[in-house]
Amino acid sequence: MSSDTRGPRDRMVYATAQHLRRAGVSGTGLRQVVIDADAPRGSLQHYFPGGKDQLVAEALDWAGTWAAARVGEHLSRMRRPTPSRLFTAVVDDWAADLDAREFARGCPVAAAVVDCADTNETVRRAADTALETWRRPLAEALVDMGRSRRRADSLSTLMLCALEGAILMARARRDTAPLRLVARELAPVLDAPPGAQR
Amino acid sequence: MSSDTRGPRDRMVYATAQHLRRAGVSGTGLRQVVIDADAPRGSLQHYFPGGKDQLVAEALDWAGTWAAARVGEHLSRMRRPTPSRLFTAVVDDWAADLDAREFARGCPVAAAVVDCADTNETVRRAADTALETWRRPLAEALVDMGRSRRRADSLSTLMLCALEGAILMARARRDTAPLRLVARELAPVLDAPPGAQR
DNA sequence: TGACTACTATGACGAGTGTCATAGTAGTGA
DNA sequence: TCACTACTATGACACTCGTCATAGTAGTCA
Repeated sequence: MSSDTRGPRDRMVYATAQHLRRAGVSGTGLRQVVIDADAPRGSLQHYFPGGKDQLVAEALDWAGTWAAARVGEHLSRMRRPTPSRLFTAVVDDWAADLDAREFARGCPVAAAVVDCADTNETVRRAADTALETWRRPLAEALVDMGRSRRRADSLSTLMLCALEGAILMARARRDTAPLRLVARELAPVLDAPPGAQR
Repeated sequence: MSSDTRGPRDRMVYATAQHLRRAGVSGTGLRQVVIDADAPRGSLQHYFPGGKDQLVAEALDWAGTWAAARVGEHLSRMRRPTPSRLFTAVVDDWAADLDAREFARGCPVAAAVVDCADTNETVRRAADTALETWRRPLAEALVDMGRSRRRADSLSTLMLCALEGAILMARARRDTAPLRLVARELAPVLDAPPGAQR
């Protein structure tokens, strides 16, 4: 995740995503992003003629893609994957991140939704597709585990809802317990045999 | 919920809470709050010498208390309350609100956490206690329904996590489906007979 | 060498921010 | 009438914000 090798453009997108996680959209200043990215300020209007909206949108896009890839990594590490094991892996990943950074950074998509859902349609759309980019590999994995398409869509959405909420509560309480809690409580729902539930 | 009868102080707190729901903490300007509240600007420093932090903290406090009272209202309307029925009532409440306001307003506590968890300890604490104020009546109700204290704490936390996440996703998608989904999926977990689960 | 493109540097603009200082008004109780 | 308190009015300060205009540099083709 070191950002030295990539070009300044990518570094700015990455720095924006990280800043979103800490302070939300309106709390993210472009000047600070440029500093964090160790990028030239003049490049902002060159690479992102669409202004802050474009930068934030690309940061969300990056975040969605990254999260999706992370799901793949978790899956590839599992001998016999089950829905609950997958969910637990994702949740544990977040718990470790929150712990390591002392709850400083949450989910950038959540930040975008909270700040912009009503005021900035560009960003809202980007957040929406980022969530979808993240959810899709979860659903695919569930299908591979024998769930129907419909069921996989439902369960993957449930996973993301519970995770986002748990991240939120964990940051409020400064305690990762909610994350572990949702992983434990959802296990029976997620692992219910394919035919048993609607 | 009309704000004409209350004093300017209360109106400012209320207006702040509503503004938080739309644009987050950093997106909430004090001058706009004053206008929305139809309050004198000079009263800001008089009633809230602690500045914006105090105002936001009180708004979160108000929101937590309001949400808790709402739980009570739902319960009082139920002949034979069950955990899943209670959760569904809360969720439906939110779905109706989101629909009515076209997804413009989310949860003020979520907004505070996302924007301030890392940068503003005062607000973070206020968000934490607001969540707790909200969760407590849920847990109490679950105890009344025969769940153990431990179990009630777990389930009430699960409810709030799923709800907060579903609100988030609903606003991103501009669709209340995630809310209805979590209510449906969590029902078996919530209604599992007291002794059946850990 | 010269034109052309990609990228960077920098200063400024106007608007908005939270906060504060200062002065004013209305009402109450002595 | 006087003092005192509660509350309001308003202008200013010192920022920060996103955006833009303009100029400059480096590199690449012809």
